[in-house]
Parts: sequence; C-alpha cells; structure tokens
Amino acid sequence: MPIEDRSPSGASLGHPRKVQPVKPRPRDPERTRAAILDAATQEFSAHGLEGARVDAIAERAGVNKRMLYHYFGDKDALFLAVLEAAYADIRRREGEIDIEGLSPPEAIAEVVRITFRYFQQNQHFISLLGSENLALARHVKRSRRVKQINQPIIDLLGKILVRGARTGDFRRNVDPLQLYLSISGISYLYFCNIHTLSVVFDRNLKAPAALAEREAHAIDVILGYLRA
Amino acid sequence: MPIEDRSPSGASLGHPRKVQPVKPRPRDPERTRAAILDAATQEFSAHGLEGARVDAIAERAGVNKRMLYHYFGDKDALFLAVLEAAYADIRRREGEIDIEGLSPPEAIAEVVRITFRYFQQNQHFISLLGSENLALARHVKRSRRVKQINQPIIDLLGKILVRGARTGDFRRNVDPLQLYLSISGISYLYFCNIHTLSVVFDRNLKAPAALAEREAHAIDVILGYLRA
Amino acid sequence: MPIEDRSPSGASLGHPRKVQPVKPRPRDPERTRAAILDAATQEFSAHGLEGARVDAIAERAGVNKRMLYHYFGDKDALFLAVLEAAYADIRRREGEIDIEGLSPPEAIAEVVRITFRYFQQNQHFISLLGSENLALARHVKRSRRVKQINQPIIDLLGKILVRGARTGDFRRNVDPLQLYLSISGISYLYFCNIHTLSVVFDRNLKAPAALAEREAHAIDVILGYLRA
Amino acid sequence: MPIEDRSPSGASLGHPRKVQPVKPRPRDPERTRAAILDAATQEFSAHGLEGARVDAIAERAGVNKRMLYHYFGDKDALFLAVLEAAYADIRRREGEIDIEGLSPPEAIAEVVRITFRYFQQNQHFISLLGSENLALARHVKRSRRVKQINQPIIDLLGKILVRGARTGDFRRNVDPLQLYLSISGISYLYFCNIHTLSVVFDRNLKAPAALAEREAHAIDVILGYLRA
DNA sequence: CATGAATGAGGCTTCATTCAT
DNA sequence: TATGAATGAAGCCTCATTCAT
Repeated sequence: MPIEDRSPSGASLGHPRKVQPVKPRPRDPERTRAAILDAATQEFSAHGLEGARVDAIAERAGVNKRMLYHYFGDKDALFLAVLEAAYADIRRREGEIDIEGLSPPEAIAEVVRITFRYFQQNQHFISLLGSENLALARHVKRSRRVKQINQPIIDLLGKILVRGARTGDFRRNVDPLQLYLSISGISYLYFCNIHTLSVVFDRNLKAPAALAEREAHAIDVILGYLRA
Repeated sequence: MPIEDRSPSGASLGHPRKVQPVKPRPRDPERTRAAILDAATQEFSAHGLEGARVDAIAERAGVNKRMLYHYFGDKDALFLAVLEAAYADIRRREGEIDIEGLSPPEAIAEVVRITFRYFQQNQHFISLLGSENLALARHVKRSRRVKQINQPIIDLLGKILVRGARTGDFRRNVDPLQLYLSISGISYLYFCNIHTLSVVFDRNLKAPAALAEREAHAIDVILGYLRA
Repeated sequence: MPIEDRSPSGASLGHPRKVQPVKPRPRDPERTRAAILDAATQEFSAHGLEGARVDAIAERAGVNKRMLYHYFGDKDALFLAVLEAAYADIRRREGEIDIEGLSPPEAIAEVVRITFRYFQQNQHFISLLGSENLALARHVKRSRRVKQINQPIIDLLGKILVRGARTGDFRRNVDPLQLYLSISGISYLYFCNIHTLSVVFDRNLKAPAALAEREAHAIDVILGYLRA
Repeated sequence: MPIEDRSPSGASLGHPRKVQPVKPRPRDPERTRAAILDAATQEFSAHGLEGARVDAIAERAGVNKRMLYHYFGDKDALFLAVLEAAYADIRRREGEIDIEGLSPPEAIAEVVRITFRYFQQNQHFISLLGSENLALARHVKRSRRVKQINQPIIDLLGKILVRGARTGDFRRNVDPLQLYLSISGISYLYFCNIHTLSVVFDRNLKAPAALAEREAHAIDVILGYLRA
C-alpha cells in the first residue's frame, strides 16, 4: 500500500543548504504565503529553530525577506505557522486511515504501518518536534489549533481495541493513549536518531532492507503485545 | 530500586538561563576542564547546539571564555566532548545492569526499567542526541570512542533472549538490536516530546503517577511481545 | 480667559503609540488630506522627525499608506506641510490677540499670558520646532510661507512699547524682537523640558498650581523689566 | 571673561556627518570608553536619539561596533551615559561660578552671562535635552545621578537674592527656581531654535554682534525685573 | 594558566518607498 | 482615488573567535 507524501513540503533531513528557489508569481499572496511556509518548513527542519536563517528561508522561497514579516510577523510566529501546518497534515493523514473490513489485528497492523511510513516520509516533522520541545513547547502552548489534534487517532485505537477484546484477539484493559505512544515511539526513535544510530551501530538504517525489517518488527511488537 | 543520577551534570531541560557559576579554584586544570564540560552539557542540552552560547558556558562554568578554546579547541569540539562524555556515561550505566539470578522475564523487565529511568533522569542526553542528529551526526562520525559503545547492551539482550528461548519463556528469532531499539523507543518518545505531548494531550506527563503508569506499560509491551 | 485648542490636532506629547484611527470617508480627498495631516502632526510631535513612522501615520489616519505619497510626496514634504500648518496656526492665534482698550502693562501681560497658554496647549508645536532645528531648519528654508510669519507679533509688541514709553509706564529703547524672544523663552523652556525638569527638580510641573505660578512669574518678569 | 569649552566634546549642531576618527590606542579601555562617549555625544546631539546611528558612533570613535555594547550595553544605555556626562559637566561648570566680592547685581549678571555662554558653547547639550524630552525623560528617570543635579545653582541664586534684598538692590519674595528657569529660558530659546529663528526672522543669529546683543539683553531683563 | 579587550561577519528586524491592480 | 503586496537598504545587536597582556 503505497503512501504518497502530502506533507506541506517534501523536506527531509540531511540535505545541505543549496536550494532551488521556486519564484512565486508576484502579486499572488496565496502562492507567496505558501512558498514561504514551504521554505520555512524545510529550513527549520534542516537546521532547527535556532539554526534556521531567515535569509535562507526568503531565498528558498524566492521572495523578499520583508515578506516573511508581512505575512507571519517574526521568526517565532513563522515557526508556529510551520508547526501548525505540520500538525494539521498529520491529523489529515491519520483521519484517512481506513480500517473498514479489517480484522482487529489487521487494523492495528495498518495503524502501525501508516505511522511508521509517515515518520519515514516526514522526517521533517520529527525535526520540528525536536525544536519545539527544545523550546519547551512555548509556541504550541500559545496555539489553540494544535491542542487535542491527536484525539481522533486515540479514539480510533480505542475502537479497535474494544473490537479486538470482543473477538478474543486482544488482551483487555489496554489504554489507547499508552498504546499510541508505544506505536509512535517504536517508529519515532528509529528516524529521530537515524544518523547517530547509523554511526553507533555502523549500519545504514536508511537502506530499504533495514526499513522493511524495522517496519515488520514494529508490527510484530505491537501485535505480539496485544494478542490475548 | 532507586537510581541515582550519575550523568556528567544534573542538567535537565526547561531551566531558564540564569546560573550560579561554580568558580573553580584557579590554576586547577582538572577542575577547570570539568567545570567547562559540565556547564557545556547544561547549555547545549538546554538550548541546542546552535542555540548554546559560548559566553553562557563560560559564565556558567565561572571561567574565562578563553579557557574553552584552550581546553577544547572550539565550540564544535566542545560539543563532541560533551557527547562523548554522555555516551560514556550511558555505557557505564548499562554496564552496571545486574541480572544475576533473575529469570529471563525479570531480566528484561529490569532492562526496560533501567532504560526508562535513565531517560527520565537524563533528559539532557535526549536533547544532545537531538542536536547531534540535526547536525547529521557529523561530530560523532569523527569520533572513534563513540562507535559501538552500545554493543554491550545488545550482547546482554542477546544472552537474555537465548536464555528465555531455552526456558520457553520467550519467542524465538528476536533480533536483539531491534528489540533494543523498541525498548528505547517506547521510553524515548515519552521524554523526547514530553513538552509537546503534555500540551497536545493536555496532561502533565511529568507527574509521578503518569511516569509510573508509563513505566509499567513499557514493561508490559516488551514482555507481552516476547512471551512465547 | 480660557483659550481653546485650535491647533490642527489636539496632539500633546507623551502619549504612547496606540491610536484610534478615524477612517475618513473614502473618495473624499479633502478629508483624507486633513486626516493625514492631523495624524502626521501627532506622530511627528510624539516621536520626532526620525522617530516618526510612515506606517504609523497611515494607520493613525486610517488611510492607505500610498495616500501619503499621493498627497504629499514623501516623508520630508509631509513634515514640511505639518510645520507650515503649525506656523499658520500660531500666526492665526497671535493675530487674534485683542488689546483694544488695555493699558500698555495690561496689553503686555495679555501677550505673555497668551504666549504661555499657547505653548501649554500646543506642546506638539514645541516638539516640531525641536525636530526642525535638529534638521538645521532644512525644511523651513525651502518654504516661502513660513518666513516672517512672526512679523505681526513683533509689530504688535512694537506698538505697545511705543505707547508704554509715551505713557511713562515702560522704559525706552526696548527692541521688540529681543523682547519677543524673552517672552517666548520664559514660557518655552518650561514646556520644552517639562519632562526632564520634572525629574531633575522632582516636581510635577504639569500640576495646575505649578502652571499658574509659572504663568504669573512670566508676567512679573516681563513687566518688572519693562517698568520705567 | 572668556569661558573655555570643557564639555565632554566640542560638539555643536549643524555639522554634516563627516568625521575624523581618533583611533584610541588599543588595549586602553579608559581611552576606548572615552572615545565612544565623545563620539556618541556628537552623534546624538547632531542627529537626535532616533537619528543617531550606532555605526556612525563606532566609526567616529574609531572602534569596533561591538565595543559600544561591551562598554555600555545598548544604544539607550549609551545615550543615558552621554546625558549623565553632560549633566555632570554643566554641574561642574556651575559649581565654578565665583561671585566672591561681587555686588548682588553684578553676581546675577555673572550668572546670566555664564548661563548664556554655556548654552552658546554647548549647544549639543540643548540638543540632548531635546531628545530626552521627546523620550519623555525615560532615560533620566532611571538615573539616580542626574536628580537634583541643579540644586547648587538654585542655592546660589537664593543666597544672592537674600543678599540683594538686604542691600535694597532687589525686590523681595523671588522664587530662586522660577528665576533660574527664566534666566535659562531667555538664553535657551535663542540657541534651541537658532536655525528656525534665523530663517523666520531672516537674520544671522550666530553673528558675534547678534550674540552680544542677546547676552546684554538677557542681563537687562533679569536685572530689570529684580531691581527694587 | 588566565584575563578582558577587541574583531568582523552575520543575525533578525524595520524602514521609506514603489509596483501592480 | 485607493489598495496591499513587494522591495532593497539599512538599523541594532550578537555571535564565535582571537589578540595583547
């Protein structure tokens, strides 16, 4: 089941700072705004909140630096906008999970798989979260929009767990939130620390085989834990 | 089983930048070096590699800024020194795990527990890893000392898995490295994103009850997965 | 004898930059121009020529920034327009001085009183003069309209002095211009430096009692000097 | 009685921004600090607080821009330092007034004369006061050192007034503070608005003859007012 | 070993002004 | 007439680092 990247940008970590600015048509506020947001997503995820350069964002977006302030206020506000877009994207993605007609184990496997692949394809989101936690979540705290954004996925897991318990597939009394954090965590660590882990264990964790192995393991762990 | 913090510093995230500089006795190279390293650990973990300020480190350490360069070369070299110290510390900690006389499930539970508590008490290590991965592991790549530092824990897990398979407690064919990454991940995500998760789910994840709940869940997941 | 403020705006120093924009009816050039001029008077007097912000003026006036350029050319030209309006206003006010039927001392007292109150109620004018002198009078130099604007008041003083000399009330050979500068100066300093003087002498110079005392003193000095 | 300019700098208004940087010997903190303060006095008085450029100050002082921040903190703190130095200077000057052996009228004349000449030779002080009042005295308010700096001159005037009343030279019940403000005001306005007044009255108020005439008039007014 | 002054590059932000509609 | 997007220059300030003592 292929999963397209619909994140605000195709940014991924690890690219040096060379850029192909996509000049937006002038006098097209919508496009300009989007270009800035996209460039900012790349820059912030590639270099962190403190490491990101406003000049680089402007250049990447192909707009005048002044526009960043025109549209977003300042660097921190731009970062919040990027975060909100990223959160909105993951919510959208999780909302599309379709478990219609799947058995409880198959449904859980699907959730794990999608989670794994989402992190794989959106490593910039992991980086953004890192910056925001370094900043003690001070941007997100001021945002109403991000709060409880993950509730739907918790609810979905809750339903699958109930169904699985009823069919006898799953153990009982599993907290959906704890489960969600474990599902995420198993995938998250892998991508979050992919560079250091690759060095420390002297393996190329980005290789397709390694990725497939990890994905299979993630499903194994969660289903192994849940089985009655 | 209480676990004391033996990390190079008692640093934890979230502290503002005010500091009580502990002036080392002048003309005491050993102490000066240690003071700088400790201060740097705090500063780097609190503000990230890019966000850390050389001046702040010097002030925190109570030494002249010039000393940082005298002892460590430059900011990046200092960061690497901090990383190496952090890795050395975790290796030391993992080397102390004692599973003598424990059944395989008890041994695994102990590993999970110690891992969870280590991250809990050394959140600065998580922050440092974040910075290093943002930097594409470029410091660690140059370091011989960090490589394969985690091998002992993999070996330990391997032994426990073999024993558990023989006793019939555990499933067979579990890759110790994959297992290690899962054990870590389940705890790691929690502390890595503790600030944003607290906001997004509107819970105080630092509360003792929440921590205890998470720790128990982590053990449940791993043992649940491993059981034959 | 109460004197209403008829200056182009009711601006006075010391107000922070928050504003209630009075949106002029669109398509009403007269009103738009007046709104801009009024807003500019406030902004320039509150923040000085260099400190004034074109954006703030536009916002204050409730018009599009482009209009400032449409109606006035540029910031400097707008400043000159403000200055000219201020000069015109003070000329108008001085032209209204009525000494009909007053004895020479009473007439002089009236001039001093009106001068004092004018400065009191038009402190923005003092501020504008400060900016213009800082700019070495470069705007006013280019303006024909401001030159000799103060001639009428000099002429008036000259007449009173002649009359007073004839009646024996006043000393002879008083230069009306020098007298005018002294009359102005005695009031001017008080308002020009009201903030620093209040701090340096630890008094509230804006208090009604302080103002009344100063006004009486101003009259005393001038009449004391002039008496034969 | 010639009066040398001992102000922190020989700055006077009206000079364009070209500069002869006086490079201080490096590694001479005292000199560096003084050079910055002197350059800042010139720049602030020539262009106002908002119009002054930090770069220009550094260039004028012949030091690296970073030094301004090293020694003074930021632009506002530097401005306060300039103000304090200016106030200290005028206090020093007023403290040197010597009325020993002078009759009360002669003593008052001396005070007026010195005041007039001080303003004449220190027009930068007038400019600085203008900036500070535009800033609502917000710098001076935070300074303990500036408060009541002018008390000595008030005390001096008080003594002369008492003596003059006793000798029958002066009228009674003159408030020394009000008198001081008048003495200052009569000179202050002239220099404060020298550029606009020169234009408005189409005279060269800087000409020696004009200055002498004004000084004589100032003495006349004050003594005329005070005479019994 | 230790200090504090000094540096030049570059950071974020804001300015007055003009363009396209 | 009126609008809001767009611009390039420049403003204040801070950075990691080195020099002179």
